[in-house]
Amino acid sequence: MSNNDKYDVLKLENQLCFPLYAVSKEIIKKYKPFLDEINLTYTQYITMMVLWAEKEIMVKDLGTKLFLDSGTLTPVLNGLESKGYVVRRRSEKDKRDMYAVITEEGMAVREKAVDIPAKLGGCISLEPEKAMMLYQILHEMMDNL
Amino acid sequence: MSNNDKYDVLKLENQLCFPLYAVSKEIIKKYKPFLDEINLTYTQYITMMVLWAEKEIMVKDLGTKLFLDSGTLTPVLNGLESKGYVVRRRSEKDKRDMYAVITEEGMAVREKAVDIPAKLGGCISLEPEKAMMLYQILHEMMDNL
DNA sequence: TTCGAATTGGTTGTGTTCAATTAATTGTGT
DNA sequence: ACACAATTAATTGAACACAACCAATTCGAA
Repeated sequence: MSNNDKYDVLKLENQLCFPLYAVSKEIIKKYKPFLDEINLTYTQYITMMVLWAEKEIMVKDLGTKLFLDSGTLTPVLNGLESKGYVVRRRSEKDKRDMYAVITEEGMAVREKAVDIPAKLGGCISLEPEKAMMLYQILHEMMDNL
Repeated sequence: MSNNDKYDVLKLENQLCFPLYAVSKEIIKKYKPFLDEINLTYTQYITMMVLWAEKEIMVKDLGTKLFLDSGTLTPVLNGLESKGYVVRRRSEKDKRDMYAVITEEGMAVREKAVDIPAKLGGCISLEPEKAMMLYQILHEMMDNL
């Protein structure tokens, strides 16, 4: 049989987090050529996904949805604002609240982004049942974290 | 039925990459308090995992195993070298090749790290069959990327 | 042999990502 | 009304992460 010792738990091939981390990064790399075409980074892209759906959202709620804090979101929104895709507006009711609001130009980008998911699917070979299983397990983990 | 349109593919909840990215980050955050105790970052930790097993490895091969390039690995190895856990040595045969070699002090850290996987398991509630399924799917994806 | 391509690690620049702190504002208890 | 806690975004600092480029070295074909 294979010899094993108490240090086996520290082997890279026995980790669950490492493949999660590696696969995540590699897939994001595959997005790059497609996102370059529409001049968005991956972080800007997932931010736009929320804005395409919500039109307007508080920065705090954006952070909750994306698992990002203001230290990440502030520069991302600066970038999107400088492109003219988003404007920020402070709430009148509560001046602490900052809203990100998508512009017409920002909505227009969705037309150019709509083909990206299909293009990316072509880069990743994964049987549908496995993709579904992966999706379900990851969402269960997200809910528990 | 639910109303849906061609933009549904751009919704955050229909993505496979996003939960991968989010769960990966959240788990790495859970490592932080345990890694702080032994004064390692996550990137240094996975680098040490390879070195604990291999003792000595070319920087190029380290990058292949960890899915990292020299732009990331060079500062990580600088940090580990300044802690005294690693030394670097150029190959005599081919002076382009750089080897990272673990020190006695580096090997000694393994004793303090050996409890971390179990501690982290306690932070993540995932049934064993799902963990196994996730492991298998991710490794299949790593092989295909 | 010699010149050009390929390999390897380092460097630089941009963009995250998070922890910790700060400033402004609002809520709460007395 | 007033002190104090809580909330929200922004800022700062450290560590990634990758693309693009560079210097040194080795390889390989004519």
